[in-house]
Amino acid sequence: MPRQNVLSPFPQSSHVHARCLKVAVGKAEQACRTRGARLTSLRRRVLELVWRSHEPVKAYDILDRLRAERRGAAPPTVYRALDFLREEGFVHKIESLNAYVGCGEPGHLGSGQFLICRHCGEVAEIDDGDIAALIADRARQLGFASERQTIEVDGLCGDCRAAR
Amino acid sequence: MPRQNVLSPFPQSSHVHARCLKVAVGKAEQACRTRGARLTSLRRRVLELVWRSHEPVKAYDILDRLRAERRGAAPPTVYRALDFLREEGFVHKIESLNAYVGCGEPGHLGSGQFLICRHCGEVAEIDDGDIAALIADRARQLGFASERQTIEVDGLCGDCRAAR
DNA sequence: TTGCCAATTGTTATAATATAACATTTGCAA
DNA sequence: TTGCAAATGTTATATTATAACAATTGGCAA
Ligand SMILES: [Zn+2]
Ligand SMILES: [Zn+2]
Ligand SMILES: [Zn+2]
Ligand SMILES: [Zn+2]
Repeated sequence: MPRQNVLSPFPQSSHVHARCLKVAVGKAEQACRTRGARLTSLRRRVLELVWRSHEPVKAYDILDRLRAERRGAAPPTVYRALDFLREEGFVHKIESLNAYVGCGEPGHLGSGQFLICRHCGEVAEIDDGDIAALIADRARQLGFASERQTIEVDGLCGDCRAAR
Repeated sequence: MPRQNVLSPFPQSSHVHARCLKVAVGKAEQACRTRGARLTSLRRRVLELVWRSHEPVKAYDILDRLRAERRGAAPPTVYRALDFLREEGFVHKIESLNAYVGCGEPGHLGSGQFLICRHCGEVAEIDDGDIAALIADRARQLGFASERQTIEVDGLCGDCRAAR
């Protein structure tokens, strides 16, 4: 039986996204309380901007929106907030896109595996223990000790496949 | 039984790297003859520079070396050559490093899985069908059709682990 | 409370990575 | 041999990210 955990599914097109955002921010607040980390208003705002949709967001798009709200926002403003959010596990970087996406299970350690739809641009995150274990196992056969895995899968999500 | 194919192993520290380079260029030449692609002197030279070692190489490091040999080398010179070499499957990009590494089995379609040693910086490439199949399978359970997989594993290679 | 310290944020500048756009040259073939 | 497409040259600019130092904030010990 697969140890598959869907952290962020591909959402229904009809879904109420405001709920996604609210849940994500709420979980981040809770995690910060538990850990003694500080979810400042800037960091919370950047987290909200990452969660504007289920598509990965570019750092400079976040910056553009921040600038409309805060005088003096600059690249370090955004990158430092993203650094914090990534360290806490609230946000992940999609390396193949140089873009950032919210984590549906904030604070679970390590990142999972990302499914990236090349048509609609949305991303789902899963955390499949079998995948991680198989990769670590095969690496170990070569004497390699796996510490961090970057797994990004490009393809077509169910909705986009059906719409063909 | 695992369908594991080691495309580029972690080399012995004592190995004769000139041979790696020669083999890689030779295979690329052969593949180009077969396909009717043109391995021009510029493209060949960039391939050699990527193969200076088993560590991923930055585009601008290649550019610096090219400039010492060719007047007028500029970023597009390097990026266009890298585009060609990647399309032909002679070189892969390591997304998590923004760097490029030679493929040990030039022309095998698609890229495999990369093991990146955080200590010595060297990279091994494997092409494990079980890993690819498991990921495609788990994605499909969510309705997602996998087309391309980016798999980069950070950790410690055998030599570096032993040297601790 | 007050003043101190570390964390956070502001600010300016620059580094690092990559592409656009158009001109010129090259290699091949009709 | 001349005409065309591919390759390369050239200049400029876009995109992504970090360095370095100053100012502010927020909690906490005296
Ligand atoms: Zn949503
Ligand atoms: Zn889609
Ligand atoms: Zn070698
Ligand atoms: Zn190593």
